[in-house]
Amino acid sequence: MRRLGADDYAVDAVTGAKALVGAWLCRRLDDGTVVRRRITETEAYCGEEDTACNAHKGRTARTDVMYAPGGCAYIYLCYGMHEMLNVVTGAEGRPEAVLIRGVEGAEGPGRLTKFLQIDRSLNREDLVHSNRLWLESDGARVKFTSAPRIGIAYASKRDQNRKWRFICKTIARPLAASERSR
DNA sequence: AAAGTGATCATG
DNA sequence: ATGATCACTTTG
Repeated sequence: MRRLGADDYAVDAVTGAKALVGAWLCRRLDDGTVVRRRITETEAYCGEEDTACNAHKGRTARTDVMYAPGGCAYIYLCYGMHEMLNVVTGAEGRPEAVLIRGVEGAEGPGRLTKFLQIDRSLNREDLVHSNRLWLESDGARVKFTSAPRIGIAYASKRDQNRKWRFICKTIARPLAASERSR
C-alpha cells in the first residue's frame, strides 16, 4: 500500500480518473476508526471548456478549489442532500477534478459520502498530508470500461458524449459480513 | 414517476 | 430578494 502523492495528482482529470479506479479511498472517522474502500467508479471534469464541469462558468466561491494544484478534495452539496466528493487534479489555475462515484459496498456518489461520513467540512482537505481523508494504491492494475457521464443533460451534446466515466470491470469481491455493517 | 432538500448563481 | 437549477437517492 502506497499513499498517493502530489505527483499522482498532477495529471489531467481523465488520466486521474482512470488511475483512481481501483485505488483505495481512506477515511479516518471522528471516532478514530479508519475505513478503506476500493474505488469502483469515477468521472472526469475537465476545465472551463468542458460544459459539464462546475467550473464551466469560471471561478466562483464554490469552484475556487478546483483551480488549486491537484491533490485536494472538492466537496459540494447536490440536490440539497447529497455530498459529492471530487479529487482535484492538474496544475494550479486549471480547474479539473475527478468525481468519485462509488466504492465497494457503497455505489453512488451520494451513498459513498454518507457511508464514509464525508461532507463539506472536508472541502479543500489536502489529500497528500491529511490524516482524515487520503488515497492509497496497492499497485493492482484494474480493468475498467468507459461510458458517458451521468446527469449532465445541461452540457453540450459533444461533452455529453465524451466517455469520461470509468467503471471497474473486475468482479467485486463479496464483502465479508464484518465489513458490511458499516 | 416524483418528491425531497438547500446551496448556488444569475436575475432584478 | 427571488427563482431556476442541480455530478442524486429513495419511495411508491
